[in-house]
Amino acid sequence: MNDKKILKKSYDPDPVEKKWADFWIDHQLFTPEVPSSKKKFSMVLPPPNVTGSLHMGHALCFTLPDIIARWKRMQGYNVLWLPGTDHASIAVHNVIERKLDKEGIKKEDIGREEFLKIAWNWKKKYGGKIIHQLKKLGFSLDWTRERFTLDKGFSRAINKVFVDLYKEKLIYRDYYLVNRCPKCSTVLSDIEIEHKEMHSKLYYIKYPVKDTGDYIVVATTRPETMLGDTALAVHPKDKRFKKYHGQKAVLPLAQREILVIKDKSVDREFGTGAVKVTPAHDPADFEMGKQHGLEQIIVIDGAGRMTEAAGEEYKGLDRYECRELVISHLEEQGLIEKAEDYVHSVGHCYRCKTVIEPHLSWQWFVKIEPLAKQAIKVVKKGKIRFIPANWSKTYFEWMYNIHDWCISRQLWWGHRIPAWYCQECNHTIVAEQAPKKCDKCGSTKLKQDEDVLDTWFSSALWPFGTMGWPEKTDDLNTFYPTDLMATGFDIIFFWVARMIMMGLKFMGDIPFKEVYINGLVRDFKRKKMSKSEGNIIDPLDMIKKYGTDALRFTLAALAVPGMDISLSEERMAGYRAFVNKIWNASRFVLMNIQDKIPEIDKNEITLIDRWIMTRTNDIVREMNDSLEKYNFYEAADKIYHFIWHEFCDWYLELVKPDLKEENSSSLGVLIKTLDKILRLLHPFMPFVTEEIWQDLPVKGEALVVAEYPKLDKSWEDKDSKKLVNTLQDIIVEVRTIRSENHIAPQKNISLAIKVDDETLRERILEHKKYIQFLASVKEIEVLGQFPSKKKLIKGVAGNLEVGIPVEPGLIDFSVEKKRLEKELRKIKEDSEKLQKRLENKNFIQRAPEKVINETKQGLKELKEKRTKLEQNLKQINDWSSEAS
RNA sequence: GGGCGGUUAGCUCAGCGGAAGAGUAUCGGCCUUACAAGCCGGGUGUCACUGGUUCGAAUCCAGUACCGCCCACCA
Repeated sequence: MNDKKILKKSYDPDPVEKKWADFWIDHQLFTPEVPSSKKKFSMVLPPPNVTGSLHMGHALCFTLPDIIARWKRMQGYNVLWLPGTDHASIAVHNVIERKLDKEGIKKEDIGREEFLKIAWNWKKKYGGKIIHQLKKLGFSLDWTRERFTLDKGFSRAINKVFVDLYKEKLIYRDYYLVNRCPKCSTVLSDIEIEHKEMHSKLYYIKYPVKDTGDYIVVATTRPETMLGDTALAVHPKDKRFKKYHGQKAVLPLAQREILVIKDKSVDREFGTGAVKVTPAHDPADFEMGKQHGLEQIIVIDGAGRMTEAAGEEYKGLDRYECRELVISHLEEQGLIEKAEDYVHSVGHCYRCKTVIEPHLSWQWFVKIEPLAKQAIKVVKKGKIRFIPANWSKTYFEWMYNIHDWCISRQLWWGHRIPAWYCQECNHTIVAEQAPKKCDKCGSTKLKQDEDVLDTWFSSALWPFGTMGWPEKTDDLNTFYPTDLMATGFDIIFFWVARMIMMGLKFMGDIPFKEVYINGLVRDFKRKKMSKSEGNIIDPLDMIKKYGTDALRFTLAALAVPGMDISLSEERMAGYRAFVNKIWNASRFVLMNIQDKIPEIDKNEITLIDRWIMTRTNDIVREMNDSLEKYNFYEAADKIYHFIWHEFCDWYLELVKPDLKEENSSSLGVLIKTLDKILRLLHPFMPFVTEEIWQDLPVKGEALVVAEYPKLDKSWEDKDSKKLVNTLQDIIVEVRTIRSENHIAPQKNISLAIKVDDETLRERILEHKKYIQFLASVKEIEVLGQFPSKKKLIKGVAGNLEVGIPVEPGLIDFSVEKKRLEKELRKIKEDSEKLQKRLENKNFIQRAPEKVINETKQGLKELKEKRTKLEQNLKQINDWSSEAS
């Protein structure tokens, strides 16, 4: 025995994880070959924000593709999984501004240059945190190719994309009503707005009609915007207001005259049927204003404060303060008819949750429709497949109703827009490099656009930007398009759709072939995790408590496609125990290792060995099938059950008597099976499997690059499965009888087995040592008929019976009686069901023959068992009355 | 307003046309030299409700109820 190789008694994840995470990276086992003759499999990592710390969503979203990457790598693919981070404009701004704020500094005080210096320093210092965590978790990423969305190469790519799209008129600048977050002080695109239900008031305000003494009453939730009203609108066919068409109303407070216009978009049912029109502060009104050539008066600025145009009394006020003041002024003048409680949905900033302010300003947009069209096509045609397929519906829904994408942001941290404005002639120059002079008037007084691009604009280029585009690189050649994109449903619009559009536009090809959409990770109680609820489960805490392998396995086992997953701590503890189980099973194997390991000779090995080789082969097939379909939970469940309840519970126990024998051949199979199991499990539990595997007498640099088991058709030994199942039935039946009759485990009993078939009788006899060992039985007789004289407690196991001799005083007949009666009751119910079915003419006529035969066979077996049980019960009754 | 999920054992969830499963919890018995983070054995369900299709429905269809998401210029 080799003492050195015996593992410690219990598994300690932490040092093991550190060791192998470093080893894999140091040996560049996750770096693919370029060029390579191997088939490639590539993915890019959804880049986490530099501001971020690893959360459970990451853990899930990275564990699943890591399982696939490891599986493919072991299958011999040339695997690239490319990592990196996202510069996250707004998030970084928020962090740094908060920091400056503490020192009483505003970003404007220090200026753009200084601010960017701080941002870069900050990125250097803290941006590495998440990278460090990813490395620690051992995701099989190629760190030699790590990228950042704000690195130099990316800037080149961004500028080229911007210029090309501009030239094609797919990027344009426009004066438009956009969403602005007053707190983040930037505009946002439509999908960065979260709509939330809010309880507020609907105010009915009287607008006097000029020279009549009449009033037109309008309903609004935002009285403060009335200062910017430039019309009243009614539906053209609304008789109630016909008399006012073309009349003028006097705007209260401002005392401006505004026209009453007709517009079909007015809903006659809502409020009073008349609406106030504020083109500069409401999207619907903006459109209406354009139609009717209305003036756009900006009364609220980008910070949510009232402008000068709002009037002397209001300027400088916050929009909500102004609302209160406007209401009180109107009330004083008796112009508020009423105020109703009102629930409606209001747009909030997805970053800071501040209520969005519609804001009229010059911004850059992507004309999205032409790009969306192509992106719809490739999904329609099946070139890109969503998993689960349902998500393509959501994707189409959005793509068909897509709006132009506002891409400029009033921020500093990000890719600055490559547009310059001539200070002399106002000409706009869009170019990849800073121009020296205006190409229209020749002036050198040029000023670059102050804004940066939406962070998602750069993320959209991620699949090819990371591989060196616009250069024609080997990586692009080898790895684009990628094979799989695994991500959350929340960024299908933000990211997935845009990558598809940009990939098609600039690479002329899809960025990935499949999109796996994982669910949301919920807490132990199925609640959404949120900071305010305080129910965040930190993956790093879980790792500390249970180890990375257990966390990974839990996530995989719960990852049913299309479903949110609810973390269960019990389950995780269960998988922690599973890790330990594997550890100890391996200990057992290693303890038995000898200098010479016998070759596996198919004709020589035992029944048990044939059986486990066959079963392992079954699992190989099932694992590959499940992973092929991204059914992580199914694969996890299968391997778990196989390892614990077949390999450990049965095989290791069955093999023990064999190992004791001289010249046992079982050791070879034992090691081979463990080896295969570790390979099968490795993508799910990389650390513990690598640790054990390295101690096995098998060749190879590391398990990460060892071959994944393939189906071996020469191991389809049905005979061994059948016979071992019979032995298991016998053992379980004996154990049940023992347990129910409280026959102590230490108590040696003898056993009679009644088998009709003579061949089977011999075969059972041949393998009786297993029964002796696992059912703690001393002597075994295998007979055609039970001896009539002996008193036996009998049990039915499959189509044979077992009998344990009754020793006087040892058996409580009533217990045994109860057991049999219960079993009989069940059998009666079942057989009645089957009987009924078979009596149904329609069933016989219409059901497939196979089903009918199965039913008949089932009924026959139940009947036989029933007869046996009834006899046994009768006997027990007899003995029972004899005894009393 | 439109769309999408869910409702199965106490709990967390599989199963998605052939007759109810797993983990965990629970009950009984075991420190059997790989493992007490363990071993052996047991019990557990009107598969949300109402109809329909079918020889057969947890599974397919229609509707109802209750949860949960996403989308929408609800002034």
